[in-house]
Amino acid sequence: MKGIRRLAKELDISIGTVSRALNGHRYVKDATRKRVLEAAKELGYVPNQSGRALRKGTTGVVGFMIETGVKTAIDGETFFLAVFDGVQAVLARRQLDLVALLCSSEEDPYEYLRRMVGRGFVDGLIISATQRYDPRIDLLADQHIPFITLGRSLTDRDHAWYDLDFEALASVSVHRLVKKGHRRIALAVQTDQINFSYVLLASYQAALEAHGIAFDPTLVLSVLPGQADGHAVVREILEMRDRPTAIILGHEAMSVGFYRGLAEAGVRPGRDIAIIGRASPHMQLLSPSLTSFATSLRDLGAALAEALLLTMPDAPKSPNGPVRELWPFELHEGESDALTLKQMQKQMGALRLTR
Amino acid sequence: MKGIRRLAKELDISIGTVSRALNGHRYVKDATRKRVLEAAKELGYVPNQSGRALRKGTTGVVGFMIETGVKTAIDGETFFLAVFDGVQAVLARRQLDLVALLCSSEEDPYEYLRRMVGRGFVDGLIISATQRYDPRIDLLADQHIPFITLGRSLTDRDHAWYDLDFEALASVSVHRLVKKGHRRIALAVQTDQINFSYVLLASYQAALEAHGIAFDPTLVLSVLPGQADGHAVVREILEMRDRPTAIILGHEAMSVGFYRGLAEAGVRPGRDIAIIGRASPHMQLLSPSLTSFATSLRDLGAALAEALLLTMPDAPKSPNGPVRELWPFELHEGESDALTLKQMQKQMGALRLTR
DNA sequence: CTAGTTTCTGGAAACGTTTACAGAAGTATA
DNA sequence: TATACTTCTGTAAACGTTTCCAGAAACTAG
Repeated sequence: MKGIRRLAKELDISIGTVSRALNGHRYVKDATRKRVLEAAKELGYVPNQSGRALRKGTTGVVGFMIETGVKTAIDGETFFLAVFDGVQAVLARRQLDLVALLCSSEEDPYEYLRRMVGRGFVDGLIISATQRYDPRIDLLADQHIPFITLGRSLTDRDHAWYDLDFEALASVSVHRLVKKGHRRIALAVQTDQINFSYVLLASYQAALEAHGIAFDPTLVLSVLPGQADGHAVVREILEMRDRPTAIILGHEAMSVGFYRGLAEAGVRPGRDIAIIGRASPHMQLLSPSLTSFATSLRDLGAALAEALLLTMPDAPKSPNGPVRELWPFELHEGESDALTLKQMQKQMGALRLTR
Repeated sequence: MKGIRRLAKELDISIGTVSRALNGHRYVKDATRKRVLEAAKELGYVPNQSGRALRKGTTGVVGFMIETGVKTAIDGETFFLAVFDGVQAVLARRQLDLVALLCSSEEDPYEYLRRMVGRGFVDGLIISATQRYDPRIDLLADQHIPFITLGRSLTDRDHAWYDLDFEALASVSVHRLVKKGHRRIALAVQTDQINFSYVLLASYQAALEAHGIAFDPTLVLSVLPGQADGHAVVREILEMRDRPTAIILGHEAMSVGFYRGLAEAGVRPGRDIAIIGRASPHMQLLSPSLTSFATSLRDLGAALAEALLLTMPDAPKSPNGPVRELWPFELHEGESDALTLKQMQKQMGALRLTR
């Protein structure tokens, strides 16, 4: 005899009562509950997931989908893992388990997801790094699976989402650089279908125009996903006839590679060129310090989880509909864009004289 | 009506036959099977995972446990994700799905695992980064869950495992450095309970003794897990009275931080100090090139999966017992240890003269 | 045509839970 | 003590599959 029956037999009690005791049903005598709990621990009994799921129609498991493989930046994973951590912490409090659905290079993400939800494997989903056009959203909406995305996409479904505030990142960066005298401001952005990239590019363009600066497509540096560090495109910049005087790095993984590339060419961030980037785990290694946009990914994860919970069946119906919010960055001022363009040019002059 | 019943009703056929048709049972008329398959696609029917799992006692899902959070190195995740990728590719061919069990900082890994297996959530498990004493192994062995570990541990269970060949890494490194004249060879190793670290340290020690070099504990540089890049300990080395002339980096994440730290102090790898490390995603950024031990993590993942499959119930019983193998590294010679100690010392001399 | 295979199908019994239902036991109120 | 609650427990019916069993149908061989 196995499972709950075994436990019931052992205690000479009905399985119904055992189940109720275990699940915190209110009408169970304290003494009984105590006996059951003790016996359960004693015998190492853990309710069978399949049986429970079958009966309840819910699994108690939430999936966090992360695409890996060539499409994602080298450092991209640490980004998602930080978010994951925050999600897990919140869900744990609600007795929900979180598993990562890592869709590797070989598998079609859409098919993978379809299989997972079709099976009834998870009660809810967090979809990270939405694509510009993301069929996964339609799939989940059609099937009425509770879900939230990290990132928007071109869809008219009104699902729950959080999105990093790249609009602000772009406009603050551009504004800041323009105020320091820069006019030729480059943007390094990853070329893939991730929606983030589109938003960033569009916002950058809008911000430039707001300052009356014509958009120059040659100043948009496309970093291939496989070379997310951006090391490769540094040369490209340095060889331009009319070099940018400032660069905005759109991806956290880019900073180390850029610094390295610049150093090799003898170009010093903050003196010879202004750089604004994103906070990354490797930032401490950068010198001079990088002016960067940071945010608590763990908190973002927690917020995602809370918002997801609101979309789940038993949640109190919120009158506002699903959460749709931009998640703010915080600017950390560093040395990499401290000087004004004028000051930089003077330095350059001084440098030339001593050579 | 839902699920298979709906399908059966639609086709005016018994649910037994539908199930058989879907599962490739041999005694189903071709015409029937075709009808069923078509109707299934038409109605978007996907077998309910819970029902199937309950009846079959197997879930078709394998878990890959990865510890994250503070205990793991910054770059550690990319390591595991590469392995994950390989595992997934192999399992997919066997119609098995892989999910990542990421145990975050807040949760006790053992409890987490216990819950997952107790529930019958997975058919098999891959446990990565085994600890020196790893209770998870006992748990899984006791419960007769098919599993394989990446890394050994101090246990007498004869479970399946692969382990990176740190013995070879240490002995080859030491041998190579000694041959170039080094006697003071430091080892940077992560201080946590991961078994890798112990093996590495022991092998390093053994290799030194094999060359008649006394083990000097001050040459063992303990890198805290939170500062996996090792940037912090570089200073420590440089300030030693009797500096090592060579360093072996035990963790892939260390190379960038070490290079950076050395550069800040004006110490050039390969000229002023010899370095041997491990291949990492950031390696391309290092100059001079790092002599490093590399291995295909994806292939390792594939091998892990194959070995795991052998431990699963339906596998052909192998006469050799569970797989227990060391996974080899491959040495890539770079510039960071190219010179002999003599040559290095000459360079130093030259350098001093020009100063 | 009969008997013996093989191929195919329907019916029903599991798998391990949760929970609706009904009734037993306890407790307060009249 | 009788009545009406509330608290507690046992029984049994789901949940959606797979698979055993038996028997029907289709062949094959005599």
